[in-house]
Amino acid sequence: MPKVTARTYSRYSIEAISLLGNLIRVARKERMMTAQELADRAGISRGLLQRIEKGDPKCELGATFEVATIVGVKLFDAEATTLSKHIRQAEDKLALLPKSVRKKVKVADDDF
Amino acid sequence: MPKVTARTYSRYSIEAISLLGNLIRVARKERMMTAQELADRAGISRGLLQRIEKGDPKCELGATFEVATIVGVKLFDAEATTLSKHIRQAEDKLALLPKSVRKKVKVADDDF
DNA sequence: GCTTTATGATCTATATATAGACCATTATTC
DNA sequence: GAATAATGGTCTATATATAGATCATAAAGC
Repeated sequence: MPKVTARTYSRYSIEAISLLGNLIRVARKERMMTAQELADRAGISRGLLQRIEKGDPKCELGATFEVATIVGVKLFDAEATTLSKHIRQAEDKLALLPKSVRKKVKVADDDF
Repeated sequence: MPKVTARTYSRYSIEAISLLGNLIRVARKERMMTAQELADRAGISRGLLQRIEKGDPKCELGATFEVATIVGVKLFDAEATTLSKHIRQAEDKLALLPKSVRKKVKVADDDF
């Protein structure tokens, strides 16, 4: 039998994904779009859109964000104009951090 | 030759995904975690984490959110406590909307 | 400087997500 | 109530993401 390693998700992740799906569905209906229309505009199949709206974690990140963008659901509630600024900020922050994280050579008990 | 239908993404989606990846990387380093450690905790391979941090749209939604959650990058900048409330709000909103979106039977020019 | 380890990148086999078709059900409009 | 369209679900073939190994490079700590 093939090795089946089912992936697990934290409650927060599941809820966040579920919320995202619900927001997309609400936004779609508010804009009076059918599932087929939205799927077409996003360049995905209707079945995939259904899974996204249902909150299936096993969807493509890009497809999900694309759909969200089309119906106007903003992640980070940041406008497009401020998004690149945030990216630059993150990059600047990253530049100040060490290139690689060096672990202490093991000091008996690490946690608690 | 096999049919290759490369998927396209809007600028906003690409930037949002890129930002998410950068935020994850920054958060990981601030917490002094190696890529291997974070990957292990998330139950994914180091290679996948690399792609997530790099902003590859072709990653699993669940894996990405899981990683973000672990390092404390909040989606929707909503706390876990308020998340379920938001979900309920979305569900309530959804209940008020029509179950299916019926399109007008076509009235010559639809847009503008 | 040297040593060690984190990172970046590439490759392959396998598991799996996706498109697309189909059908059943439900909901809307008349 | 009838007609029509949207939605939800299932199934299959195919494209593709992922795990895991490997190697090279770079960076941190001494």
